[in-house]
Amino acid sequence: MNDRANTMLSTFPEIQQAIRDAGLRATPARTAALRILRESSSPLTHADVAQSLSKMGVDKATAFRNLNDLTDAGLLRRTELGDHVWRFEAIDPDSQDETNHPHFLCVDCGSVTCLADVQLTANSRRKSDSVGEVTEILLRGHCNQCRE
Amino acid sequence: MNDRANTMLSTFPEIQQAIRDAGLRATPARTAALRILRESSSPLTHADVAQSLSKMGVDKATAFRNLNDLTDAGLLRRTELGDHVWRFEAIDPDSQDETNHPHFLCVDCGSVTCLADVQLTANSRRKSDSVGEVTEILLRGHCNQCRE
DNA sequence: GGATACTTGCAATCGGATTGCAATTCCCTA
DNA sequence: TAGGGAATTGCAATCCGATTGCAAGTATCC
Repeated sequence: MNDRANTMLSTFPEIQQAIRDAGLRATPARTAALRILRESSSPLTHADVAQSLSKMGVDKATAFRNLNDLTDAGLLRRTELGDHVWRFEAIDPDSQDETNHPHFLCVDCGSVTCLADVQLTANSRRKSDSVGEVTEILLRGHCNQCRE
Repeated sequence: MNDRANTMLSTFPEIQQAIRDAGLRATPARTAALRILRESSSPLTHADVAQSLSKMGVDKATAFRNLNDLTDAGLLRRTELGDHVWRFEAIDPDSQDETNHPHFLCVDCGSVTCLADVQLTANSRRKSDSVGEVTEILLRGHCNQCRE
């Protein structure tokens, strides 16, 4: 399903250091947000993260600000997978040059799957290159769970 | 750029009939909305259509309702291309069985291009099929105009 | 340890989308 | 082709996720 989970498991000090290296203060709310996303096997919504953080008393506005800050700092990636909701996922610090991997969004249940080895045919790549530089591929459809 | 524009050019009576056939009343606002989208070479946003219609005195709420009604009736397709905005495009009545074609969204300028002949490699298709049934492909990146 | 700039919490605000309701319009039928 | 009933519209109010201002709180650097 996902081959990136667990590759980013980091200790608390490592997470704090990553945040400091990115030029931000390692506050509890930020550290927790980044940890949640590094431990998740798929992108989480704004609301998902805010709800987790609210359990430890973090305000929704703070959660939103931190997600945006961490994104601007290059620690997270923010994407919109077609259901009008922002999702965030941690960027693997061990493979900075890794290009964005494709995602699959189930339009029925909203679940998201990260895909590693999906690419276009050479011919398709040529066609799309004539339009512009493709940086992201998104597939949508019905996941196996939702196909009864 | 786009090979679907102009293939759907319809006369006013044809558009009205299409709306009636779909089980809706052919009001001026609906007829105009469908005509605008059938004449457009790329998907238009909620706001685009609402603005066009407002010039003829149609309320924004009516425009939104009609876009949703026409979508539910199967005359339009509603997609979210990653910039948090709904877009609508007319479904070609002459090729009902045509699967959704891929889109390219420029993340810089927001322009959308319809792509006809883009597909995944056989291997990629196999991988994505193991996750679910893919019904839509979306590419994002920087269009040629925006690459300086 | 203390100063300072960054963060947070809270409440207010924002803007796109949606909804309730009365007035209007479309369409079917007689 | 006129009339009735249901669908549709306009307007204003509302909803809801996201954002912002500001004072209080806190992480970091010295």
